[in-house]
Amino acid sequence: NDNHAWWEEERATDGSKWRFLEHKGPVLAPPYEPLPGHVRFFYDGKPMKLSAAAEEVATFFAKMLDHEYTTKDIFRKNFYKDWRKEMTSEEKSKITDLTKCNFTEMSEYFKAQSEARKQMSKEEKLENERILQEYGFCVMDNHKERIGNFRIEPPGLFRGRGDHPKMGMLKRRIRPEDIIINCSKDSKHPKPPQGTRWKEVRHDNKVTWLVSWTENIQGSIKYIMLNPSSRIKGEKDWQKYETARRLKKCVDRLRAQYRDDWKSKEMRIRQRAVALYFIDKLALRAGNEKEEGETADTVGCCSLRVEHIKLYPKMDDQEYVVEFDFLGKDSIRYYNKMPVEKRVFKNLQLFLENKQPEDDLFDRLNTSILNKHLQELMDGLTAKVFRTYNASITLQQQLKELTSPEESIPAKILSYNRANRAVAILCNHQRAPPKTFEKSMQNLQTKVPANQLCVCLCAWMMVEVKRKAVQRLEEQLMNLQMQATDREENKQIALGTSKLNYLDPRISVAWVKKWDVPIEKIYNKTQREKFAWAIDMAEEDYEF
DNA sequence: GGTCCAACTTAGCACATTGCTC
DNA sequence: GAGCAATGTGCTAAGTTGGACC
Repeated sequence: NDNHAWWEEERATDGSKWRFLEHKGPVLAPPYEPLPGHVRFFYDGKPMKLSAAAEEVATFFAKMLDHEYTTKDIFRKNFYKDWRKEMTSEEKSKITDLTKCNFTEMSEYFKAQSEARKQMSKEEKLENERILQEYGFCVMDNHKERIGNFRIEPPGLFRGRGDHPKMGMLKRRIRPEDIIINCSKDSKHPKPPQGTRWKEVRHDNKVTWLVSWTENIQGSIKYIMLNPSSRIKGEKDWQKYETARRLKKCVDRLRAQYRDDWKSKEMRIRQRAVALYFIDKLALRAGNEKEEGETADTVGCCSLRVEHIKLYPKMDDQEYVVEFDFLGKDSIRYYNKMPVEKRVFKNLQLFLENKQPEDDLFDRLNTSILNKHLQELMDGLTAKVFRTYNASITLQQQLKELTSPEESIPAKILSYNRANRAVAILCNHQRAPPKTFEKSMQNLQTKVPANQLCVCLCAWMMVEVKRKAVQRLEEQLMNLQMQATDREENKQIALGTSKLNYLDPRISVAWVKKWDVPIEKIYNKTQREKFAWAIDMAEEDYEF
């Protein structure tokens, strides 16, 4: 039974994550297939046959030729360095300049290949389905569960986000000998491919992963874990929202506490209190320190530097304004101007004294200190709980404020999306405006007047006879107007992330039940699977 | 307290699929 | 039923957290 109600079962209390775990292991990346003879690589204008190893890495570059990445200096430098490591000594001496390398025939070949694949996708689809059925599920404690990512990441060129110092480096192929399998002792262990062995097979039920390997770019560990619909992920998700609800109960006390701490005579306590205020008010992330040169230069609250904020004693008609401008997770820019209380402002001025732009704003604070403090204030409290709490409470408040009983379903959905949007803005979940945005907006706009005309005409022509038809058109028009508004407001905002990770799904389920909105309008199939527990248990009177 | 590492959540983007319009 | 925009899914990078060890 794969859609069991795990939320009605008992939870283990001994820290074990499962009692039985059986799976088929990962799907390895397909082996490299050398290029057909007619697809050539040119060096300095002349065709050159590459060794298999060098050719494979060259194909990775060729596949990205259309991407802006391949024009970037760091990308090219890193790629070239790693590519040389795969060359024979002969190739090494011959190929001395990346600008003399011509990958266009390879690139064209791959484009043609992917075109061809689109045509014959039927058999391939069937094959994919077979692989999914064989490798995409596991058995964990009496239940068949969907696995999240059962394919090992194929080799290729690393693409970091933002200004990443390692972009272009070769992400090497993972062999069975690199892979650790985790399953229960009494299960049928997954078999490595003929003639190979796993690095290790272990039986650790204190963790949730099925497969792991170490990646060569950052040296970090990658995992195969279960799908969000699984018991093990769902329970954790549920727990996360329960922790946020406990914060709700004591947040007033905590806020009073950190406001009081702004006055502390100890610098470290004042810094901690101001940082916490930012985390609470602006939903900033904790901000761990990062190793320089290993990743893009991004920051969160605790790692903010002097150069990331500006203080304005007066700005327009406001006093004590702080301007934030920094790159956060995924190198997404955070820009905001916020008036703060005088005491916070004075503290910030103090923190900035005698510092260089590249110095830490909170030099007596880090995430570990902050989280230890939070733990003392409330069991299970960490910096990220504030994001969850503020996101969920905002959704609940906004839904209450924006929904009016008499409006139509499309209008209700617009209200829901607006509430969701308020959260996405709070959490700074941005996106680049879609490439086709202007055009699709125009399409929608031209449809609206046409429809309006239609409604008038119909109303005039068929006053009594076809009231129903007129009504339908009116509804259609309303629908289009709602869609247009929604889309315009959503131009640079990504709703998905908050919906999936920050909003207690029971708030949405309760709202849907209260106003008789079909759940499908709010959650698609995948989301309904992930939030099955909430859909089942939340009633219309649920309070976050 | 500081460093390192494992394990897990959160994130945007690329690509695939669906569904709407002509 | 072709073409294209909208929506959904997969991928994997980039965070947070806590515990071990010193």
